[in-house]
Amino acid sequence: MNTWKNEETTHKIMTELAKTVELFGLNPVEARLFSYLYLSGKPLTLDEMSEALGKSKTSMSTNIRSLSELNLVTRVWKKGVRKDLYEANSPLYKIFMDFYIKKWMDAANSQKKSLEEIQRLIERQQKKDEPSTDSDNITDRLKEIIGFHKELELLFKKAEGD
Amino acid sequence: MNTWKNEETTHKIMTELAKTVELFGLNPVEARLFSYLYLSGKPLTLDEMSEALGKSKTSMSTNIRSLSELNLVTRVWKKGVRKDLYEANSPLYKIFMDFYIKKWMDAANSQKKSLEEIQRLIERQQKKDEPSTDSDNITDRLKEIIGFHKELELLFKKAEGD
DNA sequence: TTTTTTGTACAGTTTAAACTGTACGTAAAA
DNA sequence: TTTTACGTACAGTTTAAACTGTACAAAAAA
Repeated sequence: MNTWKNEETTHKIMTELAKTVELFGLNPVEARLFSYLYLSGKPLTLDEMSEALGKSKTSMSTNIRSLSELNLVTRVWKKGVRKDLYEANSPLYKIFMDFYIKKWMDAANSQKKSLEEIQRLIERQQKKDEPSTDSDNITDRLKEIIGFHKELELLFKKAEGD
Repeated sequence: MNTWKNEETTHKIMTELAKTVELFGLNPVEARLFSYLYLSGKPLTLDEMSEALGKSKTSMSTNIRSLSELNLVTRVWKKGVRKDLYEANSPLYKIFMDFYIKKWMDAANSQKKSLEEIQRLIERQQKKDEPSTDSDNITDRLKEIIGFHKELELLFKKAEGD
């Protein structure tokens, strides 16, 4: 019986994977929770997660919900089991890309819209006032910033198509 | 004189740009500081930044240092000016991609190495013991995780080449 | 030289995030 | 039905991050 050895190994791998997962913007507990779930390779209960990570059941409940909303884990039913079961989605690359690209596209698009709205306001204002050199500087910058957002959208759109 | 109007506009744009900048992993003050610097379009002193963001000079000092280490801003000399001057680097897309890709590549590579080291340890162990079904499960997962890291490296390598 | 100015190290404080235990609503089991 | 088990809302606490004022070293100005 070398279960202790597997636990130790699992823990090591979990720690490394969690570091990468954190780069996607997940907090440390979410990252470790997902990693542990993925390594387990089977659905787990809140109590099992709580035990494994050494955190409260409440913490598991809230963090698993976050993961679920990001489509990184799925709730699963198993006949005869009363407790909620969750398992990690897969494959890793696909699920993280889907979530990450959506996150970026939504954000970049939202900010771009706001910026374009500001741009419209400035244009409308400049028709009334005489154009000032000072605000020209800002409109130039604004154009650049909007262009930046367009480039970001393009980048992620490209990544989206594998 | 419509300086107040420009200040208001600058502030609005700064807020939007900062939201995007935060996605790159910068904290809120770093993000706003960079955005303000970029919009100013000229080198600024710590006092000016402090005044503009309503934060202490100490805070500006530490945050501008972070931005500098990420190659997002540059210290600049101007004859006759005693105070330190910093200006935002450009163009936006390039400087953020450079920094972001490096961050991901370094991290992904580091974690991949650790994981491969764990993989070697397991292999060495399995030669001694008889192979157990239990650890086979883990080695499979481990392989997938390492593959995941390779895919991430590829993705960013591709993004690196514009 | 002495005085003044500037950036930042550090300590202490404030603010926000993370975390947990208790309590309760809901649903299964008895 | 009553009883038991479960997930989570909420309040209070702990922990960590963010922030600032003071003090001081370094360098410019006088």
